[in-house]
Amino acid sequence: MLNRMEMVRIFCTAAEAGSFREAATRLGISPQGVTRAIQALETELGESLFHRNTRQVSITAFGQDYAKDARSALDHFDTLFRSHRTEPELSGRVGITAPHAIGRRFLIPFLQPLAAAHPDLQFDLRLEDQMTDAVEAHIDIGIRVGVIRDRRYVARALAPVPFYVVACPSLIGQKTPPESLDALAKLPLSVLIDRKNGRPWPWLFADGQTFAPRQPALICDDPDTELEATLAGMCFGQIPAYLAEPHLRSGKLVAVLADHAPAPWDLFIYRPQQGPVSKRVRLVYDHLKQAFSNPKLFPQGLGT
Amino acid sequence: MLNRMEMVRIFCTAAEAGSFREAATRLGISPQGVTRAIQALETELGESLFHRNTRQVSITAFGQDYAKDARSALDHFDTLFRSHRTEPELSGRVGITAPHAIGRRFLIPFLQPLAAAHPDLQFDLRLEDQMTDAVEAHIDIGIRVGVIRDRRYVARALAPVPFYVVACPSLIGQKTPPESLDALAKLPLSVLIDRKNGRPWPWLFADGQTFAPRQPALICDDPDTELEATLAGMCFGQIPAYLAEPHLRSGKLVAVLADHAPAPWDLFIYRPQQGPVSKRVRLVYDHLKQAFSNPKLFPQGLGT
DNA sequence: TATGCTATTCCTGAAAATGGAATAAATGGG
DNA sequence: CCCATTTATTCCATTTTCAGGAATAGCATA
Repeated sequence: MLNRMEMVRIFCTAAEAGSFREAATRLGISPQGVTRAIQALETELGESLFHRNTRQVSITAFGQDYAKDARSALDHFDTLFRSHRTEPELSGRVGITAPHAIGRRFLIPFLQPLAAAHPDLQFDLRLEDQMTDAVEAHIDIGIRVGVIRDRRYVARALAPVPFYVVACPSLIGQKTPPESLDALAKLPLSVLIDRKNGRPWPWLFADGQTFAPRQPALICDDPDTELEATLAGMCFGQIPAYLAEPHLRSGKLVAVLADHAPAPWDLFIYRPQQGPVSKRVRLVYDHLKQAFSNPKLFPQGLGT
Repeated sequence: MLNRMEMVRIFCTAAEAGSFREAATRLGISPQGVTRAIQALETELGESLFHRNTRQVSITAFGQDYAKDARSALDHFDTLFRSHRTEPELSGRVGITAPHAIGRRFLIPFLQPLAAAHPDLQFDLRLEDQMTDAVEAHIDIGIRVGVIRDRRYVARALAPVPFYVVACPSLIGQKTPPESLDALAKLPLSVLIDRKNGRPWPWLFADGQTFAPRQPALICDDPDTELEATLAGMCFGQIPAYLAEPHLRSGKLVAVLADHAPAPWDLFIYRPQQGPVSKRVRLVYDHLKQAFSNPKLFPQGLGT
């Protein structure tokens, strides 16, 4: 048996055409198909829709009534595909996730022109420093530093993210600026807690060397707070470029151990791969891609 | 790609269930099917309906909106099959065709009790002495004397229809009652015109013998008029039993040549075979079948 | 850390739909 | 008056599609 949808659709065409042959040509199918569909529908309904003879067909009184309802239901159903497919301009929700530090600094200025150009776009920002999937479930676009392992995301590296060991000039004046990794151990240091597992991130250096401070002067789980502490002269910290850059430029922070710098990480933009990408998401995605890639657009610089 | 109907139906279930697995069990299909349907629908729409990861799904804002419309369209569509299938009591049109002579005499009295019992039944009587298909196109039940050749009808013989050669007593008193077929030629006779081809029906006799009157006293195309003419003493006529019977009984007509009587024809009831038979048509069909078959129900007799 | 569960992809056997050829009957023209 | 043409229909073989089992990936929970 054919599926009900097609049965009804064929019936409606036949009712309008007045002949099975005409209906067949209109639908681009064979006349047998029309016969079959109508027969199936009649069996399903327990009522005849057409009176027939070998030469012509003529719609039943019942069929005429039925055609009205069928046409209406069919139209209703088709709007599910038509009116929803045509997006009436770019509008709707776009869920974006990013680490707090990046989101606060860059997302708003980057998105502002887009919001002005497309007032019906609704941005839903979920600033999280970790990739928690429960939250990401409502995410259309994500920004992360590091590697996107999940292959169900399509990810793209936008910019390198160097890490600097920094402190404020006054602290450096008090202590001896370190020349080697060993010298670090004697200085007040900060460590960042990985929210995922509650463990401290090790400091990273060239050639894959890592260093775990024994007695850190500061432990916290927020990079921005870590930055504040270094600015306040509390400690030395290993800070990503996008946080340190403006302060290095203004002289509020000074970088040390530059020749032990680790290989920079990457800033990634990503989005769920499965399913199609709507116009509005594509728009925001491309815009952010360009904004984060183009050094001229970074008011405060982002590495390199 | 699946058909749209199923796609939307599966999506609605998934939206309500909140999990593809649950949706699959509710629908009695496999989880793969749910995945496939949702993916197809998303491709069709150009929008994601669910945010997913390997472990769970979560409906999109767009998906939530869409589910409302989809559910509504689905319900609308399903009423096409539900509300139309359940016949709210026996009601609606029943098209019946019969020869004039039979229709006038029997159909109304036979149908009267049915009309009283089912006030919503609408009888559409089309009295025609020939099987013209253009008219029959709107016929649910037919009554005919003779053979139903068309195999797309299901026909059933109800009663034999003998033919009598009759005249009124006064005419028989004037002329010599015929003892053989040859004697007929000298008498005033009537012939009936076959409306189908405009030709006279030959008189029929035993062993397949036929007789075509050369100079008929009356030519007409209506059996009832032919009967009137014989009652008025205008001519001898070969009249079917259901017309002649009451007058034979009352003595207004007398039968002759009884030993040359042809094999009786049959009274048939028939209905279109294709498509299902609705309850109301079945009811009327069965009722008429019984009414025409049961001799006790014939107030005026119908042969044998 | 290990186990279980869920979504997903791939693949193969099974089911269904599709259209060609043939049949039946009615219409229209020579 | 008969024959060719047209239309609905049935039968059948081919092709397409569908459906679920097995396997994979990744998240969640104990």
